Amino acid sequence: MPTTQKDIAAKLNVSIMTVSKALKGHPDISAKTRKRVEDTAREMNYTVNVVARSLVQKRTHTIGVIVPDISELYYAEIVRGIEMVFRQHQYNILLIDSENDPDIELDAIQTLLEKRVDGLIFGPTEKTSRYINLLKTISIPYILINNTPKELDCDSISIDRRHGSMLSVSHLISGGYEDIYFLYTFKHLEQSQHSINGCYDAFDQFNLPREALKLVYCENRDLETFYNKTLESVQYNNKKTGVYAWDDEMAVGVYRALVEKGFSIPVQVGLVGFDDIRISKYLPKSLTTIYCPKFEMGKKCAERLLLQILSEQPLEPENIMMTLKLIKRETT
Amino acid sequence: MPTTQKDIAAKLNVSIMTVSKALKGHPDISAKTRKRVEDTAREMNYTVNVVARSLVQKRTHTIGVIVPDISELYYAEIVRGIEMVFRQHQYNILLIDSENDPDIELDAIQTLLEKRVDGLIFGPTEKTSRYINLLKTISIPYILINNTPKELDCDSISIDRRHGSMLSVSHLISGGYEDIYFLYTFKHLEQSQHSINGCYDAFDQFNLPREALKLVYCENRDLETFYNKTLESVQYNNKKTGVYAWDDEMAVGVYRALVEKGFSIPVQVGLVGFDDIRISKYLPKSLTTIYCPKFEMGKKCAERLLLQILSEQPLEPENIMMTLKLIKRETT
DNA sequence: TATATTTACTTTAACGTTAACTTTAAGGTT
DNA sequence: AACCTTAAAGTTAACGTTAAAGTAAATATA
Repeated sequence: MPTTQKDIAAKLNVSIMTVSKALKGHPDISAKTRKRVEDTAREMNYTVNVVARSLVQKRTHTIGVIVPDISELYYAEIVRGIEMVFRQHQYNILLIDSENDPDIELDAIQTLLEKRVDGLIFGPTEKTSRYINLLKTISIPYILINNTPKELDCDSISIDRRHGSMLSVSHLISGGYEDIYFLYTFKHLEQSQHSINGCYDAFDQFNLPREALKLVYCENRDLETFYNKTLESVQYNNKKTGVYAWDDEMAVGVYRALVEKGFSIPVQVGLVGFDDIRISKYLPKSLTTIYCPKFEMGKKCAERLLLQILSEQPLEPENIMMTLKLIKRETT
Repeated sequence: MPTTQKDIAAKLNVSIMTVSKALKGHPDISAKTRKRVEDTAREMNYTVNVVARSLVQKRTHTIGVIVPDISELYYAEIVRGIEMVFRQHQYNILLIDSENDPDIELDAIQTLLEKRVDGLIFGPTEKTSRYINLLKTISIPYILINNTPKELDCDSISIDRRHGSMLSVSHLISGGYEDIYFLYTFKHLEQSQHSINGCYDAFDQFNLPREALKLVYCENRDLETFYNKTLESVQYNNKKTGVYAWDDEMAVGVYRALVEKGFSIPVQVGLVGFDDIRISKYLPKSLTTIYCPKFEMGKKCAERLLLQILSEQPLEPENIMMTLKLIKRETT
């Protein structure tokens, strides 16, 4: 069993309070006593029991983070940003991967509340009312990632998918690509609808009929699906064809399929991704994409939550939007 | 402030113990009383305070996980496996990203001990004696990832980098590639030395002089560095040249550089990666690589630690090795 | 010199839960 | 009727720490 303040106090014949205060550098304690306590603590391999402290102070210095899939680079980068900011402020992260499963998600929220996290960061997998109802009952600050349900007046942070899609499709159209495909996924997510609207925005801007946008839904976000859907769906009818893929990783599958179909890129077919993951710049044909500041998003998200946690009364809910920008490379 | 058992007890005019027992389904409590307690608990939005429970039971049901960089797909997949197994056993993960910094690493261990995690999973960034000394003093079970210092007789789990490298280089040699390059990084890690030894194993096997292996050290694990080092170092002297890259992500940078130098792949130059990340199969030239079961490794790691945690006395230390296999694709 | 202030501690109680033991009343046994 | 058993509670103390209030001696103030 680890050493406690009681053990140190017994050894030095002082009260537990003296030990407690000495270790926290409280001015009540003389330099001499403090040194004795510190030395003995080191000698006895003492480490504070934060569990006990948390019970008294009603703060755990722990933040709950729920994401749909930590092995998606997108979330991994966000989590890295979140963890960094909180670590620098002496908070730790309880991470739960919901496996894109709404049931796990609900359990996760419950568990984190039981562990008395000081705040919660939540990236929902779908916009069901179930989690919304649960969140309505909770009393700690929280922030949603990429989801801002109207029913919930709370902090949120999102990437401006709509604007990003507009940039992407505008770029394709103005590059002379006439047939435009959008290969997307996650129908049930807000982000998905935003993306489609962004495409429409671009069409509107160029006075093209919205019906001309070729939407290709991919049931799963995996390379095989995107690869197959591209093989099946994308045609080249003697008009330059533009393909906008859900994200850069999926774009790799799309690219391969396009090449296998014999299309020349970027001459016949242009391809735009989304995210600007690290490899995009170094692919054999470097990928035109929409840069998405994932790490910064994680940091900003953490900073906002921290502000809520540290402020006396709740701040006005804020919807933070991360702006995106087009990175033109060799696939267009 | 959240509802406590005390609040429920007061409302029902019973003792706190009755509430506690009722909520845990203890047989002491009559069905009728239990129902009354459960109903009131729900009504009052009660959630157990796990902090208090942990203090009494001296178990937090929390595991500390320290990795050098969570946004590396390699670690992200491992963490996903770890988290999944523990979640299924009602444990949570406190995740700390050490940013490849030994100082942060040490702080992280300290913090996790203070939070009284029930177990620790640690992926060190270098083999310094500092963390070794600290680990020697700790009394909870822990397991090391990709590191098995002789000074510490403890559980560990590693990928068999040496064997993987042997497979890779043997494959190149037997494919007729005569000049062999190994672009590696993380000099200070055990894994790095193992990799080099694996290359030598292959050379030995074919009776080639070890000096013929062309080692190219890349200071940073990033695409720019690997790209530039390839441009600088890899030559083609009318002999088929084989390049073995540290991992698949870096191989993307290497591939681009090779193409820019005008080498034809796989005819003049062959390329092998490491990891088999998701995109490798779908690159324009699909990448020959060493498959590395990262997710399974995370799961196995968690299962082993769980076993230690649940067993009465400490089990004999075990060094688990994950075996790798060659995936032959289009770059060789 | 008597009183106020400061220094350096100590005491008490609380945080929310649970383990272990005790009590009370009802029912069963001989 | 005296005793034992069982069901269904209740009581006490503990987990390790800290906030807040208390105390005694030393020092400063008038």
